[in-house]
Amino acid sequence: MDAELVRSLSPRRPAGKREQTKVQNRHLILEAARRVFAELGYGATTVRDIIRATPLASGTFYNYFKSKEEVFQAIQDESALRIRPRLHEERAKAATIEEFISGTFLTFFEFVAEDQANFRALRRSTDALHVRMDTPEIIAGFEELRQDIVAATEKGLFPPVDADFLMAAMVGVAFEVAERMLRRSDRGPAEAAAFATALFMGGINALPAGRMGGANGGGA
Amino acid sequence: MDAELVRSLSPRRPAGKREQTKVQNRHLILEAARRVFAELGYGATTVRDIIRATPLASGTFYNYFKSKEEVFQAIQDESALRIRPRLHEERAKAATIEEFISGTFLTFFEFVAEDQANFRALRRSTDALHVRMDTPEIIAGFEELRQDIVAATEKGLFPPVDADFLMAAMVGVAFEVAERMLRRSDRGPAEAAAFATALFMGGINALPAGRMGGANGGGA
DNA sequence: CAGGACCGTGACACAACGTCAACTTTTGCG
DNA sequence: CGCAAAAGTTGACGTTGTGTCACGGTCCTG
Repeated sequence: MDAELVRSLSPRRPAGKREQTKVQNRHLILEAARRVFAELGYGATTVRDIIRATPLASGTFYNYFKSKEEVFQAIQDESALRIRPRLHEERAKAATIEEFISGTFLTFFEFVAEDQANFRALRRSTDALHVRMDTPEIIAGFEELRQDIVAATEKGLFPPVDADFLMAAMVGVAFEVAERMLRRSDRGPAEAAAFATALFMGGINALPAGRMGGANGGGA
Repeated sequence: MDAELVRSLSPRRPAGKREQTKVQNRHLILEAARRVFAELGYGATTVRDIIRATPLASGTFYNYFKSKEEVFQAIQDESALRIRPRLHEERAKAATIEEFISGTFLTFFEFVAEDQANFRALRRSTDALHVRMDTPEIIAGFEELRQDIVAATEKGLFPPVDADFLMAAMVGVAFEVAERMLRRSDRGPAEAAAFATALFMGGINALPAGRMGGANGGGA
């Protein structure tokens, strides 16, 4: 009786054992999946590979996820869930277009740099192939950006742009430049954000002067 | 003897029967794959599904491709092979930055609109997931863009920009805006290209005024 | 402490994978 | 033209992955 009372009143659950293992199992699976995806690549990984990297039985896996796609989604969503509020907040407090833009890009690129392990490993697949997957949570993040643009426009911050296309452009630049940034040692989040911000603020002619080539001298 | 002589001299092969069916089988597989990918989505498709959509035996499939990934690659590469020269030519004859930029985007968006069947179906997977895959031929296209930017810079056309990041930014905008364009009925290649060009020429403030929201009033 | 709810377990039936020995068709050559 | 070697196709097969479910153990509730 006391136990129940305490549990219901306490803000942080002492957690029944049942619930505890549920959280733990989910975590075990996601951790294992991260390792396996990183090692084999997303495409080559099978549900069985993930299960084997876990102390659990195959049936248990299916109590938590329907497929490897769902596991992948969950991993991506975890990242998206961590960064989405930061991005939104950054834009909410922006007083100028430039703050809106640079805040968004800098936050994103810094996150990517920290989160490199997830971001990069999960995008590397077999061979030279590169797979990108937009999960519901990520799509929600895009939609939030669009709405933030609309809101900024209504506040008179932005000119009356096509919010849908502008959102798409920002998303495209963010992901593609982030990827390049990770492959280069001579450019970090600050430089990437400066580049993207200058592009959106004034176009090509406003871009900071940079080395003309890329970092990769070799390659095909 | 005559046969051999004719074959070796003639520029267009009368084609041995062997070689003929080889081309045909490859085509059969790719056509079947296009249909199956479009119907089931890339992720859900199995090699067996593709084979079943073909009059061939399973062993034959493996004479042509190692996996569904390779089939997918071949399909993508076919598209890339069609558009790459057009893009390069467009940029080669550009006398100003604006021609370079708008030529690239307009050509790309027009291609996407024509090629919609391939472009869209192949990117739709199960549920709301969206998969993008960069094949060697596509990567080569990116590299070509980078080199064209370097060349344009050396001709004094471009300011001394970071060609690597600029290439990434253009690629990101191209793909992401293309995707949006396809989902909207109120914007075609011309509008999409105008948008992207204005963005790169002068940043947000130079963008054409557009409806602020997107086309999709509903959604999540 | 008992009974029930909950959930982990691994064996199972089924489907997909990639291979290979046997077979068929084409080609090169006398 | 005919024949032997080369090339290519076929589908059955062993193997591996898939998703389910009846069983059994553990935790919760009263």
